[in-house]
Amino acid sequence: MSFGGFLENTTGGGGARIVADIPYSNGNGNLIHNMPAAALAQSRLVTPPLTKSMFNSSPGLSLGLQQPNMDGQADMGRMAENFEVNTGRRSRDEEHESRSGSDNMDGASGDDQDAADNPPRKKRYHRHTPQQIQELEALFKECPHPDEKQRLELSRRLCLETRQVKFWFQNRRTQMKTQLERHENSLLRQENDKLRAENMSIRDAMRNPICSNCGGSAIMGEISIEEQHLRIENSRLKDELDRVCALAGKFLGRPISSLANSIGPPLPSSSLELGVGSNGYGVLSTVATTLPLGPDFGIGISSALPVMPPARTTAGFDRSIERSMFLELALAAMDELVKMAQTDEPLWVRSLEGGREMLNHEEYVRTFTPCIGLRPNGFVTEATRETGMVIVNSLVLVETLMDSNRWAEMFPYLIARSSTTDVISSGMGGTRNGSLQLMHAELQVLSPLVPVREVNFLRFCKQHAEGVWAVVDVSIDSIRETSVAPTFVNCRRLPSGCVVQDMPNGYSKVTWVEHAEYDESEVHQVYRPLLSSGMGFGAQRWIANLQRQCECLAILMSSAVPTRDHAAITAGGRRSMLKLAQRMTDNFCAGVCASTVHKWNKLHAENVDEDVRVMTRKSVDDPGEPPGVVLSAATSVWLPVSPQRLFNFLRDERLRSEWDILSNGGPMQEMAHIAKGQDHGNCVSLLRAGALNANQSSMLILQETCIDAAGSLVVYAPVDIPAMHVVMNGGDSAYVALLPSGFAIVPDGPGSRGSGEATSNGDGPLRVSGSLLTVAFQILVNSLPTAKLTVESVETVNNLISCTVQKIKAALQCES
DNA sequence: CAGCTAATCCCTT
DNA sequence: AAGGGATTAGCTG
Repeated sequence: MSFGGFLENTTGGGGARIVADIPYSNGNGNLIHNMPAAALAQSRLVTPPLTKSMFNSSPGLSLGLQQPNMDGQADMGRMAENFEVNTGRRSRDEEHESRSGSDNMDGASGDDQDAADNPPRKKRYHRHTPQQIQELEALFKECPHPDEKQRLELSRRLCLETRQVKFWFQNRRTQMKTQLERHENSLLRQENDKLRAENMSIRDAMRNPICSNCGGSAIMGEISIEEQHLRIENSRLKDELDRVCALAGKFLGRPISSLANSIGPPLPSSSLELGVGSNGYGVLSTVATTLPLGPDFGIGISSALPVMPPARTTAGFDRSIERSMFLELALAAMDELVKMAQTDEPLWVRSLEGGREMLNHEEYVRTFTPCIGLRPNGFVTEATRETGMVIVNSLVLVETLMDSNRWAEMFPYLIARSSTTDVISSGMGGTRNGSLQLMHAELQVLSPLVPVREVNFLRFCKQHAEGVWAVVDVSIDSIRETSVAPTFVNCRRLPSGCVVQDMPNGYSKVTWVEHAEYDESEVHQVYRPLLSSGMGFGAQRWIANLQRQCECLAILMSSAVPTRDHAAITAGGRRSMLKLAQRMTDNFCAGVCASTVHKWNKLHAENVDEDVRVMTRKSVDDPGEPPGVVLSAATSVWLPVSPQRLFNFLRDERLRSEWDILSNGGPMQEMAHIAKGQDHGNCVSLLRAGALNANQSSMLILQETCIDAAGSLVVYAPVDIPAMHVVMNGGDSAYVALLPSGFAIVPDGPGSRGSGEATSNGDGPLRVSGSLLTVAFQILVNSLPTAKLTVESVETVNNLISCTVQKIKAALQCES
């Protein structure tokens, strides 16, 4: 019996499947008799008919088997292992195997040489030597698909069969593929985990009572394209938000498990919908998004959210919900602002008399769903709109608005104080587009008769097109239920702000909308028409201030400064002087309005006129002020004189003696003049009062005046002469001590009335066109900060104020 | 047990 | 028939 001949009858793997009825052994060495041929065929373990004698043959047999045919040999080898005859000892094949293993351990030294020299004596199991693998790998790196020639060359060099080389490459490729697959798999798994976690948190959020109110799933079916866009934008904002969160290391806590138990069942359809919605960016965003997102409540939900969700969850999760609500609110507010800015009739109608625009409240209610809930009892609405050309480009203006310090500097007489309390998003792609922040501000009209408006609001910036931006503010007092006692709010800002569009000439067209609800009872009768007109806190004043301030900045930055200087001042001197004047005017405003910039104590003295407000504070450790007890007195009166005439009178240094005791009874001289605008009324100047007698040195007065469509200011303060010399030479103005006094003038009368929704006081006195004049003094009554205020001091300042008012009235020939 | 590698099976081009 | 993907045997850690 020739094994060779037998093997020739077999074909590779799929050869004869005749199985003799012989005893077999399984792997464990147990004999299996009469194994069915079908089973064997199926198992592909046995190809040729075998007999027990084959395995019992002489030790040399195995070698003989391997010679003639690779395939046959391989099958035989497998055969030998799987159907090992139960000889009770280690099979020959095993011995051979272990030997070949050790051969490979030796490396390519002797055995491989042998393999090359001798006819291929194949080992059933072996691995290519490290050298061979190294070579194969090297080629694989360059070319994972070598052609036949390359393979042949390699096989010669490595003493491998071409088939082996081919197999190796095939296997290597599949290996690469599986590795890749495995890697992808793990990525997908990670992603899946994230999504699951996200889903969990959303589910938890959906258990919130708020969501059961919102009807989110109900409106899901028919969302408009616009809402879709908002959603996409929303999710993008959330991505941004999360990126910021992640950077800040503000990781959210896992939802507390008790939450799941304590509240009712989740809303499955909603949570499903929302889960999809919040991943609008799918694959693109998922890798970057590592934190559970805040729940997507859907557009339109904000109107149904007057209260914060119960504080059951962790603070982090609450915060996330809060931020999500802020985003919804900001988007709704932006939408409203843009419509308010761009729609004319019937939303805005022109009043017959004044020609100003008035908000059509019925149309407003029809058009918008309320963002921040119902108007509080006793509050009146003020809605104004104004458009103006401003010498500033949209990017600069947007940057200014989004920076609380620059914002306050842009509107110095309007904003007493401002701060950014929280940045929710700083914008996308390095721009302010999408920037969202929480801000706090105190807004003022310069009169003690109008309380400061303290507002907490969201400010949201969005680019609508190239060169078109919008910045919207909206109060958040109704949403944010702070842990501290709810602060009394005297004003809520409905969506307000501006739409800016660049113009080709370097100007931009700014449309301002100011929409607020405030407690009118706090406002003195005499100022109510002003507020309703929009000249108080309304769009007209914002635009007028913006125009004036931008013009001022443009002039100061241009090299061609219109100079009217009597004494040449250096550029540094001008800068110092302007800075000093700015500080003076800021302090003046703070004294008039009792903003919290200074800690004023209000006095209620009996011997003080009803409409004069007197306050004191201690000045300590401020080099910009004399130390001691500072008394501030302010009042506002109505005068039947046009604002322009009143302003011109008060700022004229030659008429100073008519009202200013500092003038020593004579005219003053202008020593220096720095223009701040086209109008000569916008300037900083240095005045000198004549001396009473020869041995008395004259006195210097720093004065700043400004005027725009909304009103005007004359602010002044006596200054130390040596200190002023330092300033005019460019020295630091911070150490110049001064206390400001001055006037604020706003128009009043038919011309200023007409728009807004606030019911103007019908029972007030009928006025002709006139002005509202605020007079305010800050006086040092004692240079010891600890000194007690005396009745005499209060009387003195009260007298000073009423005398000044009387003198002005007399000079302008108004009867008192 | 998972993972790796050489080899085989079997289908497509 | 060549090539390649799927699968497997036979090992290793």
